[in-house]
Amino acid sequence: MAQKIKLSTIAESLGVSTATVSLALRDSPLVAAATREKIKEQSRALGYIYNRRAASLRTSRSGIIGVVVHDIQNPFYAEILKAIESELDRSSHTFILSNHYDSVEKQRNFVETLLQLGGDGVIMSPAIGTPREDLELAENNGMPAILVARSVENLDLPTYRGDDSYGISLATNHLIGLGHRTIAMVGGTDQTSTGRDRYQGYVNALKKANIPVDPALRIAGPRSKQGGFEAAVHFLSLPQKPTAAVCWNDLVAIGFMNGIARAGLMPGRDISVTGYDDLEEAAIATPGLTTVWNGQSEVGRLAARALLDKLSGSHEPDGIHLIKPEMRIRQSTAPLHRS
Amino acid sequence: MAQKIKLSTIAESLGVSTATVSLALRDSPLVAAATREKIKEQSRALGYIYNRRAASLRTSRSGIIGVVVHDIQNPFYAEILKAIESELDRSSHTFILSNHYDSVEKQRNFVETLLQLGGDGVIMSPAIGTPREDLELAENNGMPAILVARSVENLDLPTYRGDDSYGISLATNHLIGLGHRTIAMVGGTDQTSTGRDRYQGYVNALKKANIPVDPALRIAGPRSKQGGFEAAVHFLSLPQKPTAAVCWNDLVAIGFMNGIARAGLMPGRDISVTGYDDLEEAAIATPGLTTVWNGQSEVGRLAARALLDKLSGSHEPDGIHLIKPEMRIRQSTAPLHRS
DNA sequence: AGGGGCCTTAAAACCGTTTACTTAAAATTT
DNA sequence: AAATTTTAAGTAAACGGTTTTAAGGCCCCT
Repeated sequence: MAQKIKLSTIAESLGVSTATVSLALRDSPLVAAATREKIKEQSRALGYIYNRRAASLRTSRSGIIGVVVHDIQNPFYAEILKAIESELDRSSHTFILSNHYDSVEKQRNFVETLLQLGGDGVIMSPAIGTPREDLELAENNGMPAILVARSVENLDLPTYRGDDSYGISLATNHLIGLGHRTIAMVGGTDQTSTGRDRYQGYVNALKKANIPVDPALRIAGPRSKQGGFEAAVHFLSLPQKPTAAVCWNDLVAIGFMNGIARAGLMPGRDISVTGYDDLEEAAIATPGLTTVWNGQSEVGRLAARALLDKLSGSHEPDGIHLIKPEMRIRQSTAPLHRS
Repeated sequence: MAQKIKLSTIAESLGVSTATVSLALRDSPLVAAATREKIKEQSRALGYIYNRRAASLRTSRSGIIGVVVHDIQNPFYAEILKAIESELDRSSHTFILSNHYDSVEKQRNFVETLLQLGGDGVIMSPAIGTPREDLELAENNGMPAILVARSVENLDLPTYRGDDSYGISLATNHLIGLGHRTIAMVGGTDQTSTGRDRYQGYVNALKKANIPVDPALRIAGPRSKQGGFEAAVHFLSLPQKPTAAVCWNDLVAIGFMNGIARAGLMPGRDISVTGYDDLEEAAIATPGLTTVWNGQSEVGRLAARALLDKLSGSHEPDGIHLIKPEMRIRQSTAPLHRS
């Protein structure tokens, strides 16, 4: 690195102006084809590196899009991210990822950093307890925001997520249809819209089947494999002896099945288990996990599209867009048999 | 957003110069304490947002650090990332993540984008087949690079990774010690240094125990749960009837155990299985997975530290730093018993 | 009273691109 | 051949900070 190569370096070496070089490199028809080629050639030869911060300072567009979710390692979000990525890739946007681990502060820091970098837009799955000011911060500074997977009350931002209430009722109905009557709900929290919706879907399905709702059958909290694993102990000690469990998501369900298996019972035969999300892993779990597809790929794709549309000026309607979940039946659920 | 608030906005509103504001906001002792406070107060009141690209244009430091690995969704890399993140967090650096999915092109694009953004440094786990020019590209443009998890031949970049050959021999020896003689190696590829090292470790351990090495016992390829799951079929059809499997990593091992279980056999009793990495998941798998801790957290921490040190001027020695793996024995391995 | 030193703030150059405006040359029209 | 249009390239002013250098005001000293 003898010295930084910049537009003017190329310009001088060729005896033209920097304006010409700038235009040529961006394929402007304002510069003659021959000159354009010569410039591009020279740029390559010198190993020129485009300085985005300078450009962005001038144009006030950075090509950066931020994405912040609870935990990118969580396969559910990972699948959303993958969809976002592939949608964004073809539009030459760079994206910056971050976890907030449900820390409002971490999330705010991220949004602020993004603003400092001149981010063009942000896609977020808001942390639990996000105050509206934090979300408005982005919008107020000219950085459009799109929400995924979770919504925030009283805030009119475009939101894409699965229809949780409907989805979980699919799973619950499936178990009821198999003859189960004592059905536990394992995992989840009331602190997110998702949590409330899912619990509501479970309650609704039971009520519709005239099954009394017993709050003791709700094991709230777990949202990870580890959590599901630990919940199994609690589950097996319940006096009501449930025969089935509707789990918060696939991770909880898989951990839960492992916990059940550790206790010498066989999930799918002794206890029926449903998951939620239909992660890739659900199909290869033992037994194969009956679950509900939550539309991750659609959520990601649509959210990215919506943001790109907004950036290019078209005004998408705000509000919540629900993706319809679908049932995926495998071996972890079976008809109730008396023991 | 009536109008963008910038340094000059604050300056004018207070009747001072932009220079004073700039210095005050960065706690320079050059500006009187009283003025400093007044300026900070006003900055907060107006909702000023620091423009990093402008600053970075002048200072040529961006505070951005890039990290590119094979797949951030892979828990092995996720654990490394977590360690990097926590190390970087306390130094007010923003980091940008990317997967390369072992595509050299995707990786090169990332490095180039990072250069355009003025990245201060990059931590990478190089894609299979990365040519040295691609790695030198970063260094040549003043962006120091640190390697993790994989090394590249004939290139003197600081590298942090586990001692694969030693680690896999730990696992192999453990199985040999339990009486196993026909031991398969499931997964991995010869195209990475890691792959070659692990296979070598396996071969060495067998040789030392005077067990003939049978190439047919190597099921090369799988590196994911799905891959491990599918490899189980192949494994069970081997004419040599192996009684144990040394798996490429925990993911392969878990998938493999699921595959074995699907066939009606019980991993840990009928077939002994070892993993590699000691992911969080290994402990809660059924049965608990015997595996080798690969030092992910150390790798991440040390790599981040090394980069930060380099950025602050101190000259760390280049070359490969090996982290010593450790055995973690659980229930997926058991003494050989004749059936 | 004049000058040296210190503290605080101001002025101005600079970072690398983009872009509106201008100019020069070439091509076309009359 | 002069006038006009088209095309190609150059000029210079932003963009929003940082940083070096200089200047103004005040106190203290001899």
